[in-house]
Amino acid sequence: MVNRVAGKLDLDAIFAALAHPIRRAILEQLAGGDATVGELAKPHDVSLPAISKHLRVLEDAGLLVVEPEGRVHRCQIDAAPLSAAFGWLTRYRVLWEDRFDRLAKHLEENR
Amino acid sequence: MVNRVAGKLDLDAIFAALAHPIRRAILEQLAGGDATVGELAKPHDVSLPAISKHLRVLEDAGLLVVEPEGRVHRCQIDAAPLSAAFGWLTRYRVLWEDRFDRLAKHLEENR
DNA sequence: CGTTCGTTTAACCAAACCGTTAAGTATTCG
DNA sequence: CGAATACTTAACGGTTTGGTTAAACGAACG
Repeated sequence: MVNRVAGKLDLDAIFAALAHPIRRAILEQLAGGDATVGELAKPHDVSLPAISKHLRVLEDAGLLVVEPEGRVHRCQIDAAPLSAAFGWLTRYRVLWEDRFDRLAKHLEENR
Repeated sequence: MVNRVAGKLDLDAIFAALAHPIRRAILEQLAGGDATVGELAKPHDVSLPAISKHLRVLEDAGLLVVEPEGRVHRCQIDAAPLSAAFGWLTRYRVLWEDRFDRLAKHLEENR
């Protein structure tokens, strides 16, 4: 039900979109509320066209929705596709929690 | 301490490593137990050098540990870096879960 | 109207990605 | 020893990524 909206469920595009620090920062900013392209560009030391391309990547991954309002383009996060990435990672959670368990046991035994 | 080998936990490298289906399949196979390079290559219709490169990407992301045993290279998953990706995604979980899910979880945790 | 503002598109470039084939390096076996 | 096995490295090529500057576009403003 959660993923019904997401549509494609393309893990390649989602993980690739998350692999760039500027794009992750954009998502973090959008998590705090909608923003215009200019507002999203301000924190970063790259040109506006560069930001425009990053936004396109996020949009293609389904993580971003853009609606023009006059001459401003208002950007909104769509976190739904992230649930697919989250779900994929969840299957490995036991593998790294096992490390924590062993660490906890080790600390327990040696305190 | 979890990332003792990687030194720096690099979300860029981790997400980029997960952005290719062959590399995700390799991790899935390794989740079922250690394997040699040849065993990891078998399911995929690409050359052995291609697999070798994918393994290098996973190794650089800290997700793979390789130890030579004679002429075979035994590969082992290290899922610890995945916890960083998981942690990043977790901050967005509330955005894709609807309010009923959140309510249910809240009730579950507090009963 | 012309100009400014917000943003995208076009054209270009260097670097990285992803695959290939051919050659090289160890290790094991007959 | 020599040959086979298990890989890696080298060299190449097409495509993608991530950035730039310059130009174009539509909306708002004087």
